[in-house]
Amino acid sequence: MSDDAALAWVERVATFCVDEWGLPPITGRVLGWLMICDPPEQSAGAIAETIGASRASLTSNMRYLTAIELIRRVRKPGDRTTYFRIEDDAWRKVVHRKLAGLSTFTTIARDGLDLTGDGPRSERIRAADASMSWLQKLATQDPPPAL
Amino acid sequence: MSDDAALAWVERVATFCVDEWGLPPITGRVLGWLMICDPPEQSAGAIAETIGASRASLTSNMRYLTAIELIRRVRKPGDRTTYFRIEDDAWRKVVHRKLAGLSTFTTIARDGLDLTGDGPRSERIRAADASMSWLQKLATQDPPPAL
DNA sequence: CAGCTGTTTCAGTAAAGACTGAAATTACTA
DNA sequence: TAGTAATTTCAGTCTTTACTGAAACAGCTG
Repeated sequence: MSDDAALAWVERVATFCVDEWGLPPITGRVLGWLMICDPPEQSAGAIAETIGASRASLTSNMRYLTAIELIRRVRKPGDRTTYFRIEDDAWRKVVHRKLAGLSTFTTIARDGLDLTGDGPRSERIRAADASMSWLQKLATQDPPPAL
Repeated sequence: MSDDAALAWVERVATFCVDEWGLPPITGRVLGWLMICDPPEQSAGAIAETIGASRASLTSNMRYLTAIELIRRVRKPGDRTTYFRIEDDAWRKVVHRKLAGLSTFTTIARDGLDLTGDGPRSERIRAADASMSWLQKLATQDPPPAL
């Protein structure tokens, strides 16, 4: 695997993250690189150099990714460097959180029906909620794949 | 239904659109208002006044929403005003497009496996793809609700 | 065709957000 | 405890993007 090819792939992952989830570019690059790097644990400095970002930027991005539990800090005794690795179920978490976000709308829809009563206006709200609930129900019924 | 209550509800829909889909606030407000307004057809000027945005902003937002087919232009003979109404299946379209976006990742994953070969590094890619494909498969198998 | 009423364009403003460099800080080592 | 190698903080820059006001434009009516 050439470095160029790897970085090109990382960039595609990053673009996907930016386009589909609205993540900042560097956040996406970190995720992409942590998916294919060897070894899977990488220091912030090494990542910064690889993807061409500042260390300052890495600090905030790693903190963010750690906070939402997509990556994990790894410390080694006798080494002041902190390493990071992607969580095994990182992408499953992302998918699940997106699905969970849909339930917000169900609440909004219910309150909307209270506002409009039971006329033709309620149909638009019902149709919207049906689309959201449909996907949510599917995801609840069928279990996600094991790791 | 008081106007205040309606506008508060519209704002919640807008916030949802901003948070979950990264739409601009005004775009979300337009969608929200078009869900509960009476009649369902509204002129750009009327919408602008209701949600407190400029007419210029409405022009671009309506063009955008029309382009992605979430709202529809309605013209009435003998009336120079153009009206807009939300598509009956607007939210279903949104959900489906989000799902379709996931397939992009399947392609990326496949190319990633070509890069990494069949070692431990490929596991991270496989796990990611499994989460995406899982949801996609579910959605393909079970039909969405009819309108 | 003139007049009115609505829409569109466009240049500019304002605000948000991502990113960086340099200084300060922390954490390990000897 | 001093030294060193990493991380973090922070102020500031730069880019992007949403939004607006005013002027130009388009469409219906008399």
